Amino acid sequence: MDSIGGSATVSRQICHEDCFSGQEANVKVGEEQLQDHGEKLTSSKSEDSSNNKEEGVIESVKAEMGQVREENERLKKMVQQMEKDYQSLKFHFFDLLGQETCKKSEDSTPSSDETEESELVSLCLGRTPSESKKYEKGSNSSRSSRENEDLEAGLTLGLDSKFQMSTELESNPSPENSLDAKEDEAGETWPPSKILKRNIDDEDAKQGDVKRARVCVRARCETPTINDGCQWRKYGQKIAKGNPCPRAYYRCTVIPKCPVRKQVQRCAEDMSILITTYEGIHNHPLPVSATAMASTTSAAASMLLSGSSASQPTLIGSHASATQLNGLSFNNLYDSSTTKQFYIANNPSSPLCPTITLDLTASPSTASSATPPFNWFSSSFTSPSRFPSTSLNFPSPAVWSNGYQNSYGSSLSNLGPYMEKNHQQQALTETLTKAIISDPSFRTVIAAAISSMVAGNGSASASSSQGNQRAAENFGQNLRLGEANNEAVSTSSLNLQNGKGCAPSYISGLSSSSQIGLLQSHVLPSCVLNSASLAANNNNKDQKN
DNA sequence: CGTGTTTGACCCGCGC
DNA sequence: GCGCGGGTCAAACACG
Repeated sequence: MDSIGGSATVSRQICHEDCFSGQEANVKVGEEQLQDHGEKLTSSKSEDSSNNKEEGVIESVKAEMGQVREENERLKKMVQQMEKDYQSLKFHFFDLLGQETCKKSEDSTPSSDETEESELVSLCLGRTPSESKKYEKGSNSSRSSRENEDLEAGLTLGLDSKFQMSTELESNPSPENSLDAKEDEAGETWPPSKILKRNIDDEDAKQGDVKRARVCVRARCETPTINDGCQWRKYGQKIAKGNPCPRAYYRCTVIPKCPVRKQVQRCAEDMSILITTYEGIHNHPLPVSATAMASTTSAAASMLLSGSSASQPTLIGSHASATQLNGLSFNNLYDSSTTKQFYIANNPSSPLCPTITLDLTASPSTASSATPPFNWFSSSFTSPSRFPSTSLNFPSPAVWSNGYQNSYGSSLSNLGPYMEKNHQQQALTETLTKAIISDPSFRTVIAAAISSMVAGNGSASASSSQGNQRAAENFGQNLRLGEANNEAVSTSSLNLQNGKGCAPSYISGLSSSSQIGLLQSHVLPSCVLNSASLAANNNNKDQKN
């Protein structure tokens, strides 16, 4: 009877679609066991037919069996009904999505208030600032309709996360960002406000007067370019003022009209540092190996957005870290014994076009700040600067990029920038984040689970670079390390560079489990972030380097 | 021959 | 208006 009750219990579970078949199986198993039980009872009856008392028991058991059978039938029907409801809801959901898309494409009027926009911005990655601009200015465009669509979807992801600038951000350009200014003067970053208006790709043309954000990745890399998993074609090279090293211009060639471009330049002061700046949203499915950088830059972009919300420092808590760092990916492809830092800064030459710098070159010593977790933003947000230079140190290279790929049903691969992230996932993110923050044991469990997954799958990365397996293993190690010791965040085990080039694609070898993806994209950042520290002051130091 | 790179010319925005 | 600097174009070239 226990088994029957067990199956009934399982049948009552309301879970994912995958559960339904299992539930039905349980129901069937329960019935079989029920029959076996009845046969045994019948045989026992034949053996001892003289015992009337037992007969009574048997009768009662039979009656009970009948009831249980009815219950089983009822539960089976419930399961079937639930399955139908699920399918119906699923279709309805996608139908609504489709309707919403059509509706928004017709109604591109920027009726949404700025508060709403800001809210949406904070939840979405990979947005083009131009679209935000359109909201503000009330211009109509097909892009804005797509933007709305993206907003519905909740998340877009570009290799170089273009994203909307918040109104606040655009209306209050900071002329005071000295750090980025220095970089610009040195020609180390990609300042190009001018490029914005020169981008005449089909998509960009639709975007009109584009003010877009970029993500600049500083990494120690011996190879000419970072192997970010995408396919690039060099279309130009320039000697930038202040930097003897030529600046190379690359264009994504995965599909002919992909608007994504990147600039690659060596740091003038440290030739080992490669500065790669991404711009644009892929309008095609990304190779799995490319999702790493996509996530990284998206996360960086989201960080920039968080920086734009400086007036709301309370955002920068667990919630913000979970939401805005969603999918954050700091890959071990670069210099590894380092911490990862973000510089969130506007470009003085282009106040409306902020650039976030993901600095993967900082020395470990600079990261050993005693700054408590979740305090990274404190100094930067108290800065008078509109776009204060902000750094984030991350103790371990996370491999959450696949989280996008996996947790969202490969929507990244299928939809590219139009990746979907629903509110449930956001809620899940917050919930998990809170749980992680509040419960160290939970962190431990998550860390152990993921590290074991990563380590277990590292060898499967046939399509990735040589360091992938090692990266995965290191990741797992460092996840644990970060869990165990918040300060020992930068270790030699993070070093993936090993002189063989910079390839984040090791992520591609990870498990395709959606659970892993969720953990990678939502949980891991929180895990690591919680053990991370921020040395805001180091930021300036690194920027000057 | 197809694909990718090189490189000088050109365009454009910005500052003076 | 002019010059400067950054970004892009496209012909020439290299390579497999």
